[in-house]
Amino acid sequence: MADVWLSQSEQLAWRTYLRAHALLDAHLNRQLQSETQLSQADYGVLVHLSEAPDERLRGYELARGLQWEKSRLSHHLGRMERRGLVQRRECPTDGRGAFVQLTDFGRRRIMAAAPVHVRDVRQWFVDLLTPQQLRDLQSINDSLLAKLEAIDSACPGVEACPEANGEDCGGE
Amino acid sequence: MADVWLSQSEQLAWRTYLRAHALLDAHLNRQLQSETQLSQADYGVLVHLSEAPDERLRGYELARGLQWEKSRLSHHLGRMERRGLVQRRECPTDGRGAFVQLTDFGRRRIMAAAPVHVRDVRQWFVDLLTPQQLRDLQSINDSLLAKLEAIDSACPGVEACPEANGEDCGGE
DNA sequence: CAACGATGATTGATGTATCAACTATTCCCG
DNA sequence: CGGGAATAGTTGATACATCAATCATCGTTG
Repeated sequence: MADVWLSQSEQLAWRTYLRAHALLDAHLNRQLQSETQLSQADYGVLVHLSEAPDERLRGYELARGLQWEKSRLSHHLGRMERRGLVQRRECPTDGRGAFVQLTDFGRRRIMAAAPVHVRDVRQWFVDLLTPQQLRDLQSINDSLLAKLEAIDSACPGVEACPEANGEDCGGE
Repeated sequence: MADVWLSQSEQLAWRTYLRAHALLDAHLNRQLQSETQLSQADYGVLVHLSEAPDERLRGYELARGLQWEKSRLSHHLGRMERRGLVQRRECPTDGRGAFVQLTDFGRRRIMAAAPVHVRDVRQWFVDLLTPQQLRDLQSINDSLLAKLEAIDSACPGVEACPEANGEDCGGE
């Protein structure tokens, strides 16, 4: 009610959640970066492309898949193109848009990086939890996610909704 | 070593975890920013300062509390100081260091922002979970965090690990 | 006390994320 | 067909994060 504050246990749960995620994320990022010279963002883009037909996607498809804003994608692709990981190509059927094509170099990089990343996820997440904990976590996050998405689409106050930064997709 | 990949359920747990956090974080960030003109980073700094004796802390204490790199802190404080939220003050007992002091303006801002943020955390986290889920989450994250921290201190820095040092690291 | 390593903090470069504004094309509707 | 709305994507400004390098001071020890 006049719950302007969180209870002790609520606050603890919240802070622990934040802290665990921050630490995990930092680990994964640093490890991936130092071992493969790819950021998690790079990784996500490359995985999506590598799984697409002809290893190419339209920008808007990529943006949707990654749940990125288009401007974020555009900036990021610019940097990745400079590094030779992807290439922009004109789209013959739509004069506005462009294809993003995985390059040979990009393919080699993502194929080398994937096992590394998966190993890291194992090492710092999967293997640190019991099977039961993993199940619980999945179920909790699943219901949380569903509710967040429901609020998302129901809430008229938030316009440019696309957000967040998905990522990953470490293979099967 | 056949586990180069994640199992179906492991991958699902991982992806759901990432996605839920990303969505939640994006929500909180945007909401806080638009309602209070403070980022979550600003918020964290101000909360720490406001809870400290005399509303001030040494840089390294702040860095430790927030788990930030010192350079991140320094840059951020520079921006916050420009906005009048905090003020750097010389430390009389240690010529190297400095105090970071909450300003009147900063205090007003954090006091106004806190209820807003708490409400958001409630709305998008606490209230979306059952008490049992919250407890489970707390326990899982707690053990995860402990293990991550244990690994952390066992293997400091990515580079300074045992092995791999022909001793010629860039050595002129 | 002089040399020196550790500590507390800043700086500059680069990469990344977000917002708002913009261009160009396509779609749709009368 | 003409004109606007929606769509695809880019750009610039600003904020933020990370790394490596730097700097001054402090503590210790020979």
